[in-house]
This record gives sequence, structure tokens and C-alpha cells, in this order.
Amino acid sequence: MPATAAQKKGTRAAQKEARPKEIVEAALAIFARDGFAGTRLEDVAERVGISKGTIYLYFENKEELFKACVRETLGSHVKETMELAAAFDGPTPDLLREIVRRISGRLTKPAYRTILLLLISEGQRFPELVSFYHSEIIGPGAEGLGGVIQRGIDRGEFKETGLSKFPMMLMSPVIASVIWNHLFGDDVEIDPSEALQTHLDTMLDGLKA
Amino acid sequence: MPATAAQKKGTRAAQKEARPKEIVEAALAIFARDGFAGTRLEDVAERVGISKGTIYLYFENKEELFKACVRETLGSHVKETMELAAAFDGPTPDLLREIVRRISGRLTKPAYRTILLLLISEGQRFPELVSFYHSEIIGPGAEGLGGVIQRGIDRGEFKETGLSKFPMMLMSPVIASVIWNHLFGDDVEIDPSEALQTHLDTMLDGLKA
DNA sequence: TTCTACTGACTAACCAGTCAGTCAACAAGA
DNA sequence: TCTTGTTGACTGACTGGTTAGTCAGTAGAA
Repeated sequence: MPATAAQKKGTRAAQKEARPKEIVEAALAIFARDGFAGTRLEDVAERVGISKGTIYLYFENKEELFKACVRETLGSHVKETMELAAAFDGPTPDLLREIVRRISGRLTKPAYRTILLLLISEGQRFPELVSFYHSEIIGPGAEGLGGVIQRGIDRGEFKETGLSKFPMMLMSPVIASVIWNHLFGDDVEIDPSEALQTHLDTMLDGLKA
Repeated sequence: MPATAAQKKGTRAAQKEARPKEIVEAALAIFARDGFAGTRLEDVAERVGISKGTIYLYFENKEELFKACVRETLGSHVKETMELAAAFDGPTPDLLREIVRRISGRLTKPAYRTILLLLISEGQRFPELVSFYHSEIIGPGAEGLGGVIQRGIDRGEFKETGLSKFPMMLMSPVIASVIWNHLFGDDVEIDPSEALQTHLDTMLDGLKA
């Protein structure tokens, strides 16, 4: 009996182990293209190179497959970002730039972008997913950003503004540009990091104590 | 036995004239709830109090009904806003505030909000709708906002920033809060106009020459 | 040979779109 | 005003196509 995944490569056991991820990856692509209701599991299967029945060996039904896609992609990288914030001891504007840049980096990755758009479209149908997203990602993220803004205020670098109440709004240009590109990308593509850069420059100027 | 509920009011001619709007309104609600693929025309019909067949007397098919919903709701109020900008002769920050506030007012109206979310979810499937939206609303809107920012720069009220390149990003907090409320509104509702207010305060401060 | 991941034909359900039939509104004549 | 014929908005059962989900059978690794 082989011990590691690498050794098992090509064996049935290895294949079995790799299947769920393969399926989720393919499903993500098809869900992104056709939405939840519009997705045909046969298309997903074909993309993996298996038959539809196989999907049901790994996922209870279409809904569970969808949820797996969301959970798989979201992961939870919030913690490390928060640790960075705690350890940092330079000027707060630099810290804020770095953190916002990191979040933006994640938000604009293809898989994450896809999930963001899918959550917007299908969220109503999957309240548990939305609250998962809220409690695992959005909540801690907002809290973290809020903490950084507060740090700036405490250190006399930022003045007090309403932004403390809506720290997530710092990310709004990134979200808006992801949506913009999704809709109008063929005509006029926006570079989210450039949009963010511009936005941050102006905001940080306006925040200055 | 026929349903008599629909036959209460007005003449046949009046009824016929009112039908399309009734259908579009009902469809908007169901599309918003179930998405395009998920919407059953029977549900739409039931909401109006007519039978499914009647919908086909007024709309060629499901797609055309969807397009009618979008076109009906979007209208085109951009022109008047632009005229306001041309006529205004006070300080540019005040003008910008007023214009952004107006756009936000439209964006957050329930029907418009619904269309925004539907365009995000279903836009891929309806490229003509997206380009309609782009050419009728977004393009002129962006141009108008850009003009106002330029006015500020010309009058020495604003400094030159990258914002001129992405004027629509001024609206990003509104878009982000519409999406936020759509997803998380049950837990923590954001007041888009408050978010916008905060955002504008900071941005205008940062834009100051 | 045994075991099991996988197959794909099948079923049951669903729904967009159709169309022959219905009946209330209207018109016109008595 | 009443009667009667016509019109056309509307109905809803039906069709045809689609797809989620099942399961008896297969193939190939161990």
C-alpha cells in the first residue's frame, strides 16, 4: 500500500482522492458561465472527462456541489492578514495600503472573482453559504480593517471620519471594478489595482489628520 | 371555469393596454427572486392573475420579456442630469455632490437595484442588453462625471488625480452597498446614502487642490 | 479472481412554448 | 332597452425537449 499521494499517482486510490477537486474545478467554470440553474451536470462531467453518474459518487446533489465550490474557493486567509496587521509597526497609511492591496489581490483572482459573482447572483438561494461567507470572511475582514483605521486615529495619523463605521467600503472600488470588467470588460477593461491605487491615494489624502 | 378577478376594471381595450406593464412588473419580481433560468413563466402569470398563454400574446418569449424588463426600468435619465451640470455655476464640490447623490438615488430604487443585480448575474447571456446599458447609461454617465471633475481641475478646485480616468469609481460605494445589502441586508444593513456621504467627504477632502 | 470506481441508459419531473377552444365585451339591429 | 351575432383576449391541457438523479452492469486495478 503506497504511503503518500505522490506515490499513489496513477493508482485508483490516487484518482479517487483527486476526483472531488477535479469536479469542483470544472463545476466552478461551468457555474461561472451558466449560473446555478443553467448548469448541466453533464457539461461538468464532460469537462472532467468522466460520466455524470460519477459526480453523484462524490457529491450528494447539484446544490452540495455548488456549496463545495464556494467553500473550497473561499478558504480562510483572513487570519494571516490580521496577523500581519498586528505585527506591523510602521506608519498606518503604509499598513492600510498593504492590507487593502492583499485583499484586492485575492478578490481579483479568477476563482475568487467567479465566486464573488456567483454569490451575488445565487446568494438568495443559499442563505447558509451567505452566512458562512459573512462570518468567515466579511465579518473578520471588516473588523480587521476597522482596527487598522482605529490604529491610525489613535496614532494621530488619521482624522476621525465615518469610514470607521463602514471599513469595508475601502474595498468598494475593487468590487466595482470586478463587476465592471465582468459586464463591460470587452469594451473597456479597468485595471482593479490601478483603480484601487487611485482611490487609496485620494482617500488617504482625505483621511490625513 | 375562468378566472374573473382580472376582468373587474375598465374596458377590454384598457385592459389590453395595461397588460404589458403588469406582466413586466410581475416578471421583474420573479426574475429578481429566481434569476433568469430559474424563473417559471407560470409563476409570473399567476402573480398577474392571468394564464401563461397570455404572456405569449404580449411577449415573443422569455428572453424578450426579460429584455423588456431591463429596458423598461432603465429608461434614460442621464440627459437631464447632464443638463443640470451644464447649467450649474457654483463650486464644483457642491455640483459633484449633487450629481453623485442623484445617480445614487436612482441606483438604490428597488426596481433599478433589481435590474442592476440581474444584469450582473445574467449579463453574459444578453450581450445586447449590456451594450444597451453601456451606451445609454454608463457611457454618458461616466463622461458627465468626468466633465465635472475636469471642471473642478480647470477652476483650480481639484488637483489632478487618477480619478479622471475612472470617474465611475465615484459611484463604487453605492454599488458596493447595494450588493452588500442584497447579500447581508438581513444581518447588517448599510445605508447607501450614508456610505456615499462618508465616501464623498473623504474623497473631496483628498481631491482638494 | 475479487473488488470497486465508474458508466450511461433510464425515469421522472419540469417547463417553454403552442393552439384549439371559451366566453365576456361590444355592436348592431329590432 | 333587449336580443343576438361577432370579435379577440384569454385559457389551460398538451407537446417536445431537457436534465437531475438512479442503478444494474462493466472494466480494469489489485
